[in-house]
Amino acid sequence: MPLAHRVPDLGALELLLAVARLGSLGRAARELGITQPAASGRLRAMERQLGVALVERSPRGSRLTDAGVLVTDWARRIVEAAEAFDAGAQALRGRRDARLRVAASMTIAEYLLPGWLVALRTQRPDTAVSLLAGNSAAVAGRLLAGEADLGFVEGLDVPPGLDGTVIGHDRLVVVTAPGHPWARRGAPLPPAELAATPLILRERGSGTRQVLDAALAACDGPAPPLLELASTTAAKAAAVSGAGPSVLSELAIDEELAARRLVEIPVAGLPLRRALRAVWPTGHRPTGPARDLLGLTAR
Amino acid sequence: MPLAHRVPDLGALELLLAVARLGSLGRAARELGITQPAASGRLRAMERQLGVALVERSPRGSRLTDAGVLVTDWARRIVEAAEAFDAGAQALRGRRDARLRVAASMTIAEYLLPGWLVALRTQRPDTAVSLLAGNSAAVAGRLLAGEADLGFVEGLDVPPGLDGTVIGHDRLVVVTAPGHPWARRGAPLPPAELAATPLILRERGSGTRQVLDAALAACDGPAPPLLELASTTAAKAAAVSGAGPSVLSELAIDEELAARRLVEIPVAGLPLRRALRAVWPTGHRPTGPARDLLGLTAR
DNA sequence: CTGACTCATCAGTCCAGCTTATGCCCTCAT
DNA sequence: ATGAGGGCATAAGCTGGACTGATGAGTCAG
Repeated sequence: MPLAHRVPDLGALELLLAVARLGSLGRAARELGITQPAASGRLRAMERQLGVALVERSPRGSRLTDAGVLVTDWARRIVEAAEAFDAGAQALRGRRDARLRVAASMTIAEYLLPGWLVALRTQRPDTAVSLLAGNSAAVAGRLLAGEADLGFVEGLDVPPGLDGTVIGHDRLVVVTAPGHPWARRGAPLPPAELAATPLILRERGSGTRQVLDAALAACDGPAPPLLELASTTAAKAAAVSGAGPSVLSELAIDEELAARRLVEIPVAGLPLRRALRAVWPTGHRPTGPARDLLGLTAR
Repeated sequence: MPLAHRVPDLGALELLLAVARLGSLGRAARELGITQPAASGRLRAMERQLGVALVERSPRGSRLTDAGVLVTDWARRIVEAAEAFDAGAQALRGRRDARLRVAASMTIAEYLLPGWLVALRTQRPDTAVSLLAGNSAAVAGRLLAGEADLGFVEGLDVPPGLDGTVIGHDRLVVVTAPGHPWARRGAPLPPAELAATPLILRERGSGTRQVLDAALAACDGPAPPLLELASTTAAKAAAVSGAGPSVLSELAIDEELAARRLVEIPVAGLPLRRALRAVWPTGHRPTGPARDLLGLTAR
């Protein structure tokens, strides 16, 4: 049952990627700061665990087998997620010598920022980043109090006292489990039907909820929620389990859509896009690392 | 330097998710098959490693802190990638008692199948799946030889002797590193300019390459490649490093686009969509687990 | 033939994480 | 009030997995 016993640990996965990239156990071992026998043993243990040969060893080096190519790509997904975790965690530590302090809304902090921080680290490895996550008002407060250098918010407008630039868009998507009747409709859903149906929603006050309320106000607002949950993930889980339709950021559900655990329900002509903005106190254009981070997100 | 020392191992991440879900260290420990002190120690070690308190302990249970919510969501990404890895690896083992044998093209096997297999396992936990990855011809061969029950191919047509159904679409996307001149263009790229520019491509014979060759044939085919690489990942890495423009499946690059390691270059009116199809030998409609798997992918 | 690579094997050390046993705190029912 | 029960922390002891370091075998170039 526990996943950890069936999946190699992160060190082994990194080793596999290094072998794939460098073509040699020894070189991979050196790069990871372990000895060659350790790498040999570890790789062998991983192959035994998976029951598949991953690399062909030869006196001139090692190459991936066919299965190895596949496994390596799956492993890369895990390692990339781990890099994002690491980037986020480092930022969260909020070290005293922090030079770049970022404040971001929940959705951006969860799904976008870790990737940006990974990219920033390749440009400026020494920059220590600290991260605070909250709603738009909290982000604005931090910026105005001088406690953050750069903010990210999603929403319809720029909070007063701040300047900003649009760095992208986020679309709210109506989703259901694949078995739901809406998943079999031929035609797009009329907004009025969406507005009349009880949905699985985030709690009032979240950015997602605000946008939906505004968009459905013309059709007598959303109906009383079927469930009102405190986190995006909880709402996602409820929708996947078939509890009912939900409206979520497309950033949060790409994997569920790809795996068909959720399906998107088209809705006729409803403005469910919202801008993602980088923001800063009026007049204080970002400089230094904040400017670099901004450069990674907008162009 | 090694990532594994800065990111908690999978067991710890699973524990964190269980605590978040169940609201108690003891219950989480029981679910994972360890004792409560082990869970307590492990969680404490993780908090020490990250330098952040993740859960608030009280005599009535444990709740996530603000930082804990964020960390839990990043952890979930890792665990989901690990689940996909596990599903793929189990299929790869090709156990003797396998009941569902799947043959799939590389792109589908890498990026989509693991997710589907995770979903299938919730429906049919006992089904053992085996997986073979190859090009379209290899998939067709396996099916016609009775060595596979269900196939997945990407491409322009259905191989002879097979029936199939379209389960989705894949778009080929022109991408560059953010610093490339094309990334600053205002207008979409004319197809002729794309056709005249040396690109980073997969080797001839890959499905990706076939579609691109066909689409650019009208403009005198693609120019001789800048680099010709054996795997999608290698091409991706070359593009990210700024070696030049590349054309890749959108399935392979969503994370690079989100993190702005790559940017998409719009191209004016070029048919770079290709169908993803489930296929089976003519007359042998899928039944049993194959039918279930098909149900998860198409609707 | 020698040196420079590759990888595998063996023996020995060490530590991370587990279990068991215990204690404290809080709440709730008797 | 008092005990039962659930929550968590700490301490002591064990064990297995993973590392190092030394060594040997195979391949290739000079």
